[in-house]
Amino acid sequence: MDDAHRLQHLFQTLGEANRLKIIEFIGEKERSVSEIVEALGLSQPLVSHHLRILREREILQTKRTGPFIYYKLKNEKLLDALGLFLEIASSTKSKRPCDPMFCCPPRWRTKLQKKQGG
Amino acid sequence: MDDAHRLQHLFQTLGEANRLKIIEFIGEKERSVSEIVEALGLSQPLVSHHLRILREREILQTKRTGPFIYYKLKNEKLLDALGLFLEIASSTKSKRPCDPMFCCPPRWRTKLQKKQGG
DNA sequence: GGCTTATATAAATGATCATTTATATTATAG
DNA sequence: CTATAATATAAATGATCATTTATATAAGCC
Repeated sequence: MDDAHRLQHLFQTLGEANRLKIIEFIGEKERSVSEIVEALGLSQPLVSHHLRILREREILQTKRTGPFIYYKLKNEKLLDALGLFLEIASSTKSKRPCDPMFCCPPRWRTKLQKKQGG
Repeated sequence: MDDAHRLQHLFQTLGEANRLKIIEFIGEKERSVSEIVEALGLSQPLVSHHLRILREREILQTKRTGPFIYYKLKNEKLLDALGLFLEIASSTKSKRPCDPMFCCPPRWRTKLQKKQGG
């Protein structure tokens, strides 16, 4: 697999809003499936589906504790890289160089989307 | 559009090997459509299709010179950001921390894929 | 005007994939 | 072993999208 296909694969994995929200939520600290389900308001099978993809692509890794399965980031650098792309994404497609409310505090951002629950 | 969807949009745009190759080729210097067609060995309508997407997403911008239309990068930072992700993509899914042959010389890489023509 | 080159658009097609609904697995408690 | 909670898997469905084939626009030249 050449560079272009490696990048394609990674970007396809990241090119899904729910997966990005999962990554952001897990970025803070490791989380169980049910925590993610509740935090994002998605169905449990859907979350499991995305978690499987993120695990298979080696973005996340798992740890079992009793009946719970905890997911955490495998590569911390990912958060910084996402922050960098958020800058680019914010300058692109809108004129602002970088949304002051969202652009890259310490680690990417503390919350990807504030107003999802309502 | 919240952050997650902004990133989703950008990553979907970048999640296509041919578009990545186009970006990399154009990254060196601005190129006409026919130059891209020849360099990548793709059909002209296919290249135009991808160029349109990259233009609409404001990754590329155009300049007409006679019958030729030249495409160039709109944001130079993109190349550096791609280089960063190539590191992550290379550590993920294979054990190497970073492929010595491919990983981030001056600007991302001079050639995304070496051996595409044969 | 017609002819050629460069690029763009449109319709058709097949593949990929996110989501839902339903069911299976795994672990703990009694 | 039965019941319940946590998580995973499978089948079905609809939408999105890359690619091809065919055609249209636009510029330069005679």
